[in-house]
Amino acid sequence: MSDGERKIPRQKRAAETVEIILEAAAQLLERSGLDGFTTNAVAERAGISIGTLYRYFPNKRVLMHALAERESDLHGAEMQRLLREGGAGLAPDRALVRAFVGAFQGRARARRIAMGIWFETTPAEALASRFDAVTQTLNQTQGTLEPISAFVLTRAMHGALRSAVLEGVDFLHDRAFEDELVSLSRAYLAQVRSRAAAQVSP
Amino acid sequence: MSDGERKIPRQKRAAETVEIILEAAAQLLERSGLDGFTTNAVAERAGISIGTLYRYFPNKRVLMHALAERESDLHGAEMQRLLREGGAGLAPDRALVRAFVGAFQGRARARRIAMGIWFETTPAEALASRFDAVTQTLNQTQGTLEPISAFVLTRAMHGALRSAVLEGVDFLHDRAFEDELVSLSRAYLAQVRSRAAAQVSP
Amino acid sequence: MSDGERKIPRQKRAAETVEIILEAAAQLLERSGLDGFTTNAVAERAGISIGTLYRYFPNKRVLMHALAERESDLHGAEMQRLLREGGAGLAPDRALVRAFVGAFQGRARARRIAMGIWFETTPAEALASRFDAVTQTLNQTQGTLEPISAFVLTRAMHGALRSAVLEGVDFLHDRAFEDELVSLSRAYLAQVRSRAAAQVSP
Amino acid sequence: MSDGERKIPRQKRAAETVEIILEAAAQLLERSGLDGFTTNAVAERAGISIGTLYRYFPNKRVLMHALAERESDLHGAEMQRLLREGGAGLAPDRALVRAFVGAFQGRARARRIAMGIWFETTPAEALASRFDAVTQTLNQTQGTLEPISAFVLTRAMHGALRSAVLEGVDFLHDRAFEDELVSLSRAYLAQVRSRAAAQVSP
DNA sequence: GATGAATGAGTGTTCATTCAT
DNA sequence: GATGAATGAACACTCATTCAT
Repeated sequence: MSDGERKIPRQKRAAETVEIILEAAAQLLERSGLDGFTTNAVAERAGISIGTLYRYFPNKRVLMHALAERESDLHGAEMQRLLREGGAGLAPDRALVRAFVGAFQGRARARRIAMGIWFETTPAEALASRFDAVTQTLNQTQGTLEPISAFVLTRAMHGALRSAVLEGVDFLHDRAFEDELVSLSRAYLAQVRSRAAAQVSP
Repeated sequence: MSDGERKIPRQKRAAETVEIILEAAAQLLERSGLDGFTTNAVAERAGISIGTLYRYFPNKRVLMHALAERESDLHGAEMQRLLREGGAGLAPDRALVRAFVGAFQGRARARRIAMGIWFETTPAEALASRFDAVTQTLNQTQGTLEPISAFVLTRAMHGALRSAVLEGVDFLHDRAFEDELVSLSRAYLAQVRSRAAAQVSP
Repeated sequence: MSDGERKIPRQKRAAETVEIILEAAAQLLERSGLDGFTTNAVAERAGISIGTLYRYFPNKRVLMHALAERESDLHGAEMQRLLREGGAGLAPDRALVRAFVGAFQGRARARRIAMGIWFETTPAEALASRFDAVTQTLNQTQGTLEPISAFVLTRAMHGALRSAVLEGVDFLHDRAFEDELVSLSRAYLAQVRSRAAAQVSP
Repeated sequence: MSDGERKIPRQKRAAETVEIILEAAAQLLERSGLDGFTTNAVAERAGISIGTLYRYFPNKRVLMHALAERESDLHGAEMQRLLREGGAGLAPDRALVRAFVGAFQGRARARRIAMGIWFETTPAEALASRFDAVTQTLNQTQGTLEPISAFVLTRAMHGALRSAVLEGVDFLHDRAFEDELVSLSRAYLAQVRSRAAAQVSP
């Protein structure tokens, strides 16, 4: 009756279970869409009982939010890694573009739906925080930017990439596309830096 | 008093009913979110019977799609109008920015959710067509752009604006924000035009 | 404005409309089964408005009953005709068999379903009256039979034929089958007539 | 106290639940007709939740079919029992008649409606198989019959009894009626056996 | 007398959630 | 701590029926 060795990995076990559930949920979303995405189906695919699922997620909404967080495009952690790893030997702006592209890869359908859930689930104020890591990197490498400028740059690039993914363009991984995004970034930053450029026509 | 004129009012009536239903749906989405968005609730708010709703929309999915289309950010027609009206006396790029801003006004929550539905509902290929009008205007005013350049510019600006709306930033209607977007557009276009700018660091 | 000639065929017109409706209903039953059998669908197929249908049948139940009556296997009138026409030059019992077979032809599915409706719709006592014409003919040709004997003979033959139709046997129109039924009838009648045959083992 | 014995009660439990549901369905059919026969009503009368009902029957159609099977006149098992038990000390043909009569007892309305459902639900080919047990018994006791003869005899007797039940005749359980049916059977079999009887008039 | 748009009660069915084992 | 049978509120959708035109 000694279950001594069962007690140690308690937390690790729990984390693994959560991971299994979320992975099952993501797969289900990818394959069957939002219609097949029921708590019972998730539990079954995860190979656990529905009761166990409810031990880890108090209700479906929480599960969906966790999934959206995970599948949504820019996790702080993942993004940080990409910025760090990608930066080795690359110009900072190109590293940024690559990081963005990397953040958008794989599981398109699940991502698309997760994005929808995310919009429904996440309060407006929280949406901004997803760009914090990028803005920090920008500020460190490009000199401190006006908040509005940082906002425009990050969201513009994010938007171009997001659209490329969601519209399923074929040039997503082309060098030409990457170049174009780097161009956008550089042109804008150059403009911003020379504040003389602030005279815009009516 | 011949009934020749009966058919026209009849169609007008139908169009009005559709409009009433969609308006009710949008209001419901805005106030109660996706949870309160049931066909019965929509009918009730629209002041019609559920049966009548089903005369105009064969199932909920179609209703949702129509709503997403309507509430989604860029209707061809609405956008055209903004481009035309906004263009009077403005530089084309600024007119474009204003058109985008205009397209994003009001009913933030409904819009947010509708966008989610849109992503789930709309095939990837169809997403691109929403930018056709804008791309046309760009090509007419800026000289013909490479497809990738046009793509990057339209989606970048769209992305910046979309984020501004969804994140609920307070500078959405500030002149400074508009200027920043115009800057982005001009800087990028200038860069694109001088194809010497194609040398980008590794 | 003289609709003088419209008034004359009033009743004939009505009867025709009823006929058109019932025919449409039967066709619908045959092709789409009970699921597709809605009052609106019947009206559409009949080429009249739903309102008009309700002028002739106060509700669906009545329509169904009328249809069941019509499509059910043994109309008095139709049966009479078959007995009369079929009888020319045939032995009475064979004429009877042929009349039964004739009564079972065509529109199997509609008939099958109509039979179901009939059972639900018709009070038990009324079921018997469908055999009155046959029993009369039997009594006229075979000498008066005991009520129970007449009952057994008519229902037995009816049952054998009904099953042949409903089970879709391939020998339905074979001479061998007809002979077998005639045999049944003759053997039984012979037995009945010689009331000595009434000694049956325990 | 090992849980080895848990699985058997579980299956027994399930079988009991199915039985409870079908019984409730039959009662409902008997009392309220097809109109009152809704899945929710069945569940309520069965004393279970609607969700549980759907655990055992995936949709209403399946439930109806199962009920029709059960309430329909000749279950293989029930019939077999009647043939075996009834046979003790009785002539085979009389045992057969008694078996038929027994198979038709009780719950007339439910039976009538179930029969309708059966006709709509059951493919023609499947209808025949219900007579297999009877045909076997016939072949064992009467010498092998021609298929058509076996068909005619079984369906004729079945038809006479079915009508007696559905028409609610008062002589259903009279000895005279039973005798008449036995007469029918004997007369026909005698005729069949003496193949000389094959000469039938035109 | 015909029309058919509108009605809304009612139906089958799903699925998030609970809790006894 | 896991299980999964049971629950039942809630939903999408149908269709018999009405009645203003």
